[in-house]
Amino acid sequence: MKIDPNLLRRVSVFQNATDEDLKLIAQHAIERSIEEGEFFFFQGDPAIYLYVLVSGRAKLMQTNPAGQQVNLRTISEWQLFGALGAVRENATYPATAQAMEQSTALAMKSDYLKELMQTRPYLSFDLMRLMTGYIQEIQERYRELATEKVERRIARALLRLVAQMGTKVDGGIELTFTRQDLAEMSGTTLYTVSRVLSEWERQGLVETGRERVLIRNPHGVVRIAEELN
Amino acid sequence: MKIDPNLLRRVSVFQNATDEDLKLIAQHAIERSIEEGEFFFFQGDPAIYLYVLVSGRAKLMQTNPAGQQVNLRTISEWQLFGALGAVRENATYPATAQAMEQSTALAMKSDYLKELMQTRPYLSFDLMRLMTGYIQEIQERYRELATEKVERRIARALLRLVAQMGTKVDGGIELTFTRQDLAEMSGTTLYTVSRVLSEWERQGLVETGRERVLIRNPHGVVRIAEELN
DNA sequence: CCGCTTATTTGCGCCAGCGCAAAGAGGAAA
DNA sequence: TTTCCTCTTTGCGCTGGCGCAAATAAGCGG
Repeated sequence: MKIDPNLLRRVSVFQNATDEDLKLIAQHAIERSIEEGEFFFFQGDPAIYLYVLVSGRAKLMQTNPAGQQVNLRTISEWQLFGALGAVRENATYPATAQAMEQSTALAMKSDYLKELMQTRPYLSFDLMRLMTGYIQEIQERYRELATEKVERRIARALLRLVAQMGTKVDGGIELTFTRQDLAEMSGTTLYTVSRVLSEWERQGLVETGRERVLIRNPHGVVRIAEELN
Repeated sequence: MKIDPNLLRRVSVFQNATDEDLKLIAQHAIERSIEEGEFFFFQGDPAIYLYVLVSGRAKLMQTNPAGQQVNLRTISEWQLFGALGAVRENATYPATAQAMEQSTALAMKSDYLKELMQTRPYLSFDLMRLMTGYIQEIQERYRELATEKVERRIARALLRLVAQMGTKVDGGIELTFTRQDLAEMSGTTLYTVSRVLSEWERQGLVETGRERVLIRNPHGVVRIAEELN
């Protein structure tokens, strides 16, 4: 056995699983290591495996024919990804998963999860709960993109990142990513992100550095994200 | 009993249900009629019921605090909507459902579907399949909105509508909706939609009228939607 | 400590698309 | 037929944000 089944309970979809189930899952999973910048899978590949990120950080993204890309979601430890294939027959991944740092993940055959779900309603439920969460988030982001100005979208992307992977340090909350990443998350360009962050820095809201943003005044960022006008 | 259970098999989520199940579902459903412009439910309401549209047409939309809205999806006959609440406890609808014409729908308690799913894995599966479909579509639209120019987005929205509710007539494919609707579907304004359609009309691709677009040259629209540049 | 690579900033010019305003058109009801 | 309401078109001016290009800065490896 390669992994402690108890650790698997941190995965939201497995939170209600029995110890027995977790053991089965652990037995059917293999570990996969991916270097920074490399890929777990590409959009369009047959969705044979689903993954649980064990360490590192990854992003799910979509690319258009011209090569521009948008970031759908960033994945942190103990999150499930690539699971849509567990539902449809002969599914392909609808997005590309790329490691943002050296990462390891557990890979499990989609078919096996499907098999488990046949007799374990709670698994289906928890997976559905995850899916509805995605749907809501992406719908909200869609609306944002369609109706909100760039500055607010950047503020919101920042706040989402804070919730997901911000680390408290003295003087604020720290985040680690490039301007390009943030641009892909908010549907804009790295130039605009850079300009906006510079302006915020002038106002004392944040402090910026290479692949790093320190949020000095979270409340100020929330104000930009929420305020009418 | 208010509805023929056999009709329910047209609902994708019920396609694998047994006759027995369909009967149960029919028994637990009540019919609700909604006038054009009125609402099935609002974003934020407790998601107590889920609906199957029996006749008419509706749209699911999101509104931002300032009142601007985006159209997430249009619902045609025998489609399920408002079902996200069947999964989470105490869920609220993440979107507003408005009738685009006088419509009737079957309403069923979310809790009842949840109960059924406990012992009928195929139901969970079919619902998940529906959800993954939504996720994929909205993700794709999100990417479009972030990376594609307005003209192409309008072309794509048009093609989605064709697939969903286009009617073949002599001389092309006809669609029924306002410029405003199409604007909300492609993340732009009614002015821009109007200008683009006028231009297409000049090129002989379409013929436009009040609440009506006749697509004369579908292939031409596809070209705009797909072509690199 | 140096040189290389990769990330970031910022000036500058530009244009796609927005949105107001006003005029036109089509339907429906009276 | 006339009126009214809603939908649509289009001129006009404006501006938010894009994206090139060039300078700067920050690691990283040797």
